[in-house]
Amino acid sequence: MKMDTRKQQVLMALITDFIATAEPVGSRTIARKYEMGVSPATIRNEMADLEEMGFIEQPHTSAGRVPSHMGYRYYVDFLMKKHSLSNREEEMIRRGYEDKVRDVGQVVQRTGNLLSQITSYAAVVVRPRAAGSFKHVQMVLMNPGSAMVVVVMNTGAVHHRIIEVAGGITQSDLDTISQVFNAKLQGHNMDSIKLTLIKEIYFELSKHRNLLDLAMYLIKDSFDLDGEEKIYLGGVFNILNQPEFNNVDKVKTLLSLLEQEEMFYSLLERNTDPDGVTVRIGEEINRDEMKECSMVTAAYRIGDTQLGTIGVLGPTRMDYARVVSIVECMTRNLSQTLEKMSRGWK
Amino acid sequence: MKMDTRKQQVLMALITDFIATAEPVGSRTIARKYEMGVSPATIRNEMADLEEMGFIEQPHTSAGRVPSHMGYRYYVDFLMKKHSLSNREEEMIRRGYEDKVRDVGQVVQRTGNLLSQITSYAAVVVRPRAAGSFKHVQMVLMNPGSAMVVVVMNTGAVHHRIIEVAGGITQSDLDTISQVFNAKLQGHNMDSIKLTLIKEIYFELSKHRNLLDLAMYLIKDSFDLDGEEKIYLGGVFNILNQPEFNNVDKVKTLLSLLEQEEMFYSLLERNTDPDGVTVRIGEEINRDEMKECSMVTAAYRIGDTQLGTIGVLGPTRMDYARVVSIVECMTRNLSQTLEKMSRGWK
DNA sequence: GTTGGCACTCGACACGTTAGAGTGCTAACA
DNA sequence: TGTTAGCACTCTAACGTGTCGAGTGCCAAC
Repeated sequence: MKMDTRKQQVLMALITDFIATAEPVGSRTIARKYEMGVSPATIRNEMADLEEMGFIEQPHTSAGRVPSHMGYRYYVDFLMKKHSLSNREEEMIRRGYEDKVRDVGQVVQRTGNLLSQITSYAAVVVRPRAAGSFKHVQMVLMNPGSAMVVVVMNTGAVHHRIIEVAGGITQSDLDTISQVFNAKLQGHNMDSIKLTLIKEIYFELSKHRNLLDLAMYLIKDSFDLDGEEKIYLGGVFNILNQPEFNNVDKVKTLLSLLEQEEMFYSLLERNTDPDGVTVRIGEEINRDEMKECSMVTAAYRIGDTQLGTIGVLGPTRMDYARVVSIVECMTRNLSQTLEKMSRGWK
Repeated sequence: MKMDTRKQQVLMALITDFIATAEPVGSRTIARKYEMGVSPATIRNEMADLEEMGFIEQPHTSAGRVPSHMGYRYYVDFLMKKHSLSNREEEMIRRGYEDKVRDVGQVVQRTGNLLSQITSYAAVVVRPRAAGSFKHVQMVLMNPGSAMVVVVMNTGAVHHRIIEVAGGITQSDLDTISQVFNAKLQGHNMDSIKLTLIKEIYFELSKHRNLLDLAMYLIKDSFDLDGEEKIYLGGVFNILNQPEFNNVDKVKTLLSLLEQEEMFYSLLERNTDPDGVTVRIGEEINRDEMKECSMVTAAYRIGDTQLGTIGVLGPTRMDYARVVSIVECMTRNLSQTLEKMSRGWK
């Protein structure tokens, strides 16, 4: 069977209506409300075809039809019309970035709040991992045997951790290492540090044999900031307003899943599309507990460096057209703001 | 009417049973299950008295009785027996602190996870605010006109923020200020910095007139870290397992409340009891949305400095005896661990 | 290819009935 | 005077029944 224009129209009408009402849609509703110019009986025939093709399904015999995941996918890929943001929405976004900000983390978090408020779904934001380039390192001896390492990145991110050091190490030893590191590493990103610069540092510190071990350890361990991603989740309660979550069990499984931060890394990592918005529908998320949810995600960046991902999590019945536009717009705004913040920090 | 021993026994039995079953408790259940040695009819008389006194109430005419907030309060204050932790629980707590840790924030967060796992309720943890004493400051010029200020505290906490500086300020200017600050401020806490040391710094920097403004601004603004508390919430979905939350509306109001972090500051601030555990029941939280919840909280500290608060949030029908013991035990362990971490960092 | 008509299915809802749990009261008992 | 058994009463939860309406599939007619 082939998809023709009228089938597309019917599918479009059905999905639009279902997104708005959350109720199974019957043939008469489509015929009447969407002015198809044909009778309900004709629509019924088309719907039977669409069902056979797998785009819609019937919850039970005497109910209307509901889009299947495949139906949503077809809608997102081919039917969906671009939604332009209302003035109110534009205004909200613009004002969200007006306030003065202290650091990158704050901007990103505020983005999450805004995103969940505007869309009325949950927002997921992955904060910058160890992206950007090295700006400064400072080591502070906390007590004999342990020191605080603080690394400042050009993105404005600050990482810190406590490490053990040999008992004999003094603050001035730490200063020596810091100086060498700051001189050699500034402007390099973490990957190139590991590969090319170790030899130079080795040479530089050769007159301080006792510090070499510590310096190498630092590069190997403390600068390995991969574990530092931070997930921010906002507006989860929004999602509970959706009628598909009026069942406590569903809420429970969803929430217990959302508390496992690690899950999101694998989920969002697969967001390979380097620019543009990715839509993942129901089963495509590959998580049984989320087969009734969809995610709309996009990456944000400073210049060419991808910093992290923002996204919206809602029921499969979400208003894709609107959400995609909003995510697009917010990613643009966020990237711009970050760029503005970082201009010159290189 | 006066509270006598048998009334206490009845109240005790009723609360114990209600905590276990979440069902209104009838006279027969108490007489039979708790071997009171009297008939249900007698229990009925006692229950009528207890109701008149306000300790228990009846959801509807032909149901058993349920503890009132006043009843819980009496139970917590006078009746509750100390619950000793099972080996399994002790073991879990002990092992939670075994792993090596990188910084204070991590320990505190892990405590929250553990707390919610063991109790099966939600855990609330307020991370250290600007407690402890000043250890080190470092300023990094990010670009002409803006600088990163990083402050390290003796508690192992690291605060950072970006500030605007005059265009002419160079990295070596920043280093000058840092040096003065580090020399003068080390070991002082934030409060005494504001009061006593400004003059000394003023004097010290008088030969660098151009830096004075910046230095004063730093003290006034960047060291004012009050906004830096961080709430950690864990195991919220646990609370949904409680039968009192099998209603989606209740879940929604609770969740939307929990997303407002600010609320917790005022809630936990009033935890005036400097050591020991505070129990706040239902309406005592002073939040209409939480009148069916109770909180068990306690402060944790390094030495004499109170750093923050940990707590458990559950339904009023929570197992107070058990939760109080667990919170007590975890606070002790947490304080010890932090103390161990910080030994010598002064 | 389109349409109207008709029989059929199924869930939602309202209603009445029943079973069971628990109470309050009263009268008898120690 | 405190305790107990018995009894009538109340209320909820659960179940079964009947009705209504929405929606379908199919068929014959246009």
